Amino acid sequence: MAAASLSPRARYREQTRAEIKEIALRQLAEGGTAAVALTRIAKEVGLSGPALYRYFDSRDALLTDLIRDAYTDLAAAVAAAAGTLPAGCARRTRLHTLATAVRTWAVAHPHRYLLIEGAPVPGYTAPPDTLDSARAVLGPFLACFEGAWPASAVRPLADQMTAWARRDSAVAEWAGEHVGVDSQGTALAGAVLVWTQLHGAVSLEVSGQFQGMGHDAGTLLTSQMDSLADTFALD
Amino acid sequence: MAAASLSPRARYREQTRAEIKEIALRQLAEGGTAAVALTRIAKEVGLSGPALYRYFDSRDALLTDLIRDAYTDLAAAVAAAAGTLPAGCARRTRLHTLATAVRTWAVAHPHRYLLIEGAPVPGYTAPPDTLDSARAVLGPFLACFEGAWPASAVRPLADQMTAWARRDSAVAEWAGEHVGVDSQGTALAGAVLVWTQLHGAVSLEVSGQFQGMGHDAGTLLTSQMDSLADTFALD
DNA sequence: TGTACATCAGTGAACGCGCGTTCACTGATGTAC
DNA sequence: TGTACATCAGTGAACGCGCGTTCACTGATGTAC
Repeated sequence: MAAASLSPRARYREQTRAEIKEIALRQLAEGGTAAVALTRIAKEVGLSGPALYRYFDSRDALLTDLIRDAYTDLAAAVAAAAGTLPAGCARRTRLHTLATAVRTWAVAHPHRYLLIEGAPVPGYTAPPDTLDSARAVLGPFLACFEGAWPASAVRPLADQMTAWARRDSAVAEWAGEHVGVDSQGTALAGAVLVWTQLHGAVSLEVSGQFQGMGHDAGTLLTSQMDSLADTFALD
Repeated sequence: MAAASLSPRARYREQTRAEIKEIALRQLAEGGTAAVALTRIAKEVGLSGPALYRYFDSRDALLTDLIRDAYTDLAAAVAAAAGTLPAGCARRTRLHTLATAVRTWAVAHPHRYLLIEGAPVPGYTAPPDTLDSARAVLGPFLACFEGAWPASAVRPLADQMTAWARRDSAVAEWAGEHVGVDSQGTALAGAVLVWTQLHGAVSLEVSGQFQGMGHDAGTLLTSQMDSLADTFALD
């Protein structure tokens, strides 16, 4: 942080912005997106309503900021987990570690997880760079599938992904950052399977739908990732 | 339907109730739960606001009805698909058929799917019988795992489920309706895996998050169910 | 160091909106004898 | 078949609420000379 280089006024400004976001997040946690209300935020910060417009252009701008923050936060959590892994770490271990990182983050910030991975906020159009953000989260997972050998069940999916990478150079480039050329289709298939299963498990857990069921959400996730590792013949 | 046995007045009443729900569903589709507004519904039916209270006690009562309907509809779709299967049908085929039925229904009614399986509506407390409804949807899946042989990856989960069935007699009874005693833990584990993966795939598809990705959602689901069938060594 | 000016944070009043819900009431439809 | 009454559908006015956002304005903080 270059906070020290900011003028006092700018620093105070950032501080107030942060406080506004913090309260918005609390409202989000308490009542969902619909409960994020500028009027009530203002009251809580000790400002009058219109003053908020010095800090955010509109309610949508505030939401956009929250979404962006959530994406970068989650991506950072995944990257941090990837960073702790030893160099030649088993791909199966890597998969478990990264998946657990996502789940841990989501459980710690359920409302923020639902904000980015849940149903789209009605009437709100996401900024175009959310696609990049999603890729930042998923990217580290690609390396889990370097040189993997997909079972026949998932081969149709892998074929589609190979064709996709051939068609869309942006995707190929992104995949290329994490995995060798020969593994791109397989890795993309693996990533989308991870994403889907992870999202299923985490979103159900986070929205409380496992309540009253006789299993541990952690065990469920472990089982799924283990199965996936089997399916791709990971070491 | 015993509609003919109803008095004209009662029949008209049911008709209006249905019309109200229909409009509510359209609003739900257009702007999510928050967009369901009694005032605007009334205007569309050609009634005055307060008149709606002749048909529904409150906005929450209306939402509850929509949720209940969605559950029974989805359960009926699954049951219907199960009904088309030949008697000694391969369990793998059954799994694919039932999963496809859920996906087809969800794609046809995306907002209704999100209403029951998405994030909880803030400030709304679901009626207690939704648990039964969820079981009605998932029940037919249990039979897919009769006599299945789980791979080691999912065995911890199956063990938890076995313990659960032993602990909770209501669950054991429910499972017993679909599967033999020896297969209960395995089948419950299979069902929760199906549920989780199906929800992941369907909810991401339905909320448009696969847009711009180079795979077909149907292929993804097929791959997942095939993998699951492999994991449980289904025929 | 002091002065003149520009920038910025914040205010209070106001706008218009749609919401869920209550209330006292009217008129039509059914029911009992 | 006719009459008296109960039930029900629907109305218009009103309540109180909180919302996002605009506007003209004040006072404090920074900047240039």
